[in-house]
Amino acid sequence: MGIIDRKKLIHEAAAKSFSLYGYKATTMEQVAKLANVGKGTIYTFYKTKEELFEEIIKTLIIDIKLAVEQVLDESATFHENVNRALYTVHEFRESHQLTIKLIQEERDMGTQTVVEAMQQVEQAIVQYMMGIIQKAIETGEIKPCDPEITAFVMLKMYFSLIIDWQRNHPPLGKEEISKLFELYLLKGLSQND
Amino acid sequence: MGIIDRKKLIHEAAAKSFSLYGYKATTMEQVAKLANVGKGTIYTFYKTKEELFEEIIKTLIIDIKLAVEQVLDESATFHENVNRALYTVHEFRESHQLTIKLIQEERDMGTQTVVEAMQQVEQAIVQYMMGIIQKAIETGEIKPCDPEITAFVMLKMYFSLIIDWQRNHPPLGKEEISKLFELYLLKGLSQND
DNA sequence: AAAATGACCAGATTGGTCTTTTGGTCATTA
DNA sequence: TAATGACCAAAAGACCAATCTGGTCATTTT
Repeated sequence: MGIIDRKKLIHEAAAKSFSLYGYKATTMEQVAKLANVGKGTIYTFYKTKEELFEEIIKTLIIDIKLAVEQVLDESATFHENVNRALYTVHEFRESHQLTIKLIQEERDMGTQTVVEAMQQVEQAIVQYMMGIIQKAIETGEIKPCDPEITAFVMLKMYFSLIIDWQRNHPPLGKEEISKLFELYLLKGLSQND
Repeated sequence: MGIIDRKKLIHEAAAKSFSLYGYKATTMEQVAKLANVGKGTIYTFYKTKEELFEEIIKTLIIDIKLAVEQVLDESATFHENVNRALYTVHEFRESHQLTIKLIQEERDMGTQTVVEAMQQVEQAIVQYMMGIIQKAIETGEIKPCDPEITAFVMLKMYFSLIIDWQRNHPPLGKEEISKLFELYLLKGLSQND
């Protein structure tokens, strides 16, 4: 010990404060106090509050990717993997203080910085899924298609089913959503006699 | 002439004012003035401002349905009709002052009454599409499925493609969206060798 | 000398007060 | 009897002093 990694301390303090109070309600002094560091010190590592926040978001994206990687299975079907991936993202969002708080702040206050951050996260998920889709196209498991639009549509559909649907209906279970996903996106509605 | 249908006058004045200023910025006095009617008179026909607004929304829903009915074609395919219907709804939203203003007010101010009204409209569209889907199931044109969830998914997917996608990308054309819709929802992504 | 700090500042935010506006009522009018 | 607009309570808005906050930098600490 003795030598302390101040940047790490600040990063952790910021992560904690953003998780606890959200973006707007987190003050730089608060972060400094939590990190046991002078306020000025923060500015030797980060140019602005926003830059500090962006770093936290980058870490968040990495964590989500890690969680998804953990459930992917090379030998499983495309459909199975996509379902696992999207469900994992959904679970992550609902079980981590930071995402819970940011979703709330975005909804209730519409803080611009937070809105942008959440779009970044969404974009990162789409990028990640593009990879999975690209592979499935190459192996011939699915038809050729634009990977980005496909990933985008999958994400939107998944969240529609799991989030928007339950605004007016009893929520759909994990298994149900998997089945719907398969019907609509994989098999298609057409009768192929 | 001579005898004037005051209720109609009020209704038209309200429609105009809501279109011009949105829900919040429309005052009952304003409506009265536009209708050439005393403020109290409004309250002999409508209990509250909200009730007056609801009536306007009901008319809006009817107008949207009419626009959709105009483009439906009994002899066309399910896919073709669904596309026409959704595109017509989209066009309507973008070309009518009232919907433009309300979408804006919902986004910028989040007025509760407006949010609820827009959900009502969405719900009505889903209901309407349920009918189309139900028929297609009965004729065997598409697989059996829950008509409500299907309608819901179709609407969400369509608006994702036409609205959300162009937040970060060049907009997709009408024809492109039709093709994507067919690929994702009708044919499905699976290779069926 | 280099790194860390917190007093400091301009601009933003907040909380509280006073003023205006607005939805809704009802006694009066036509 | 139907219509009206003056009227009212409550909500929204304007206003302003006091506080707070992101960011800087002269001073202190190591």
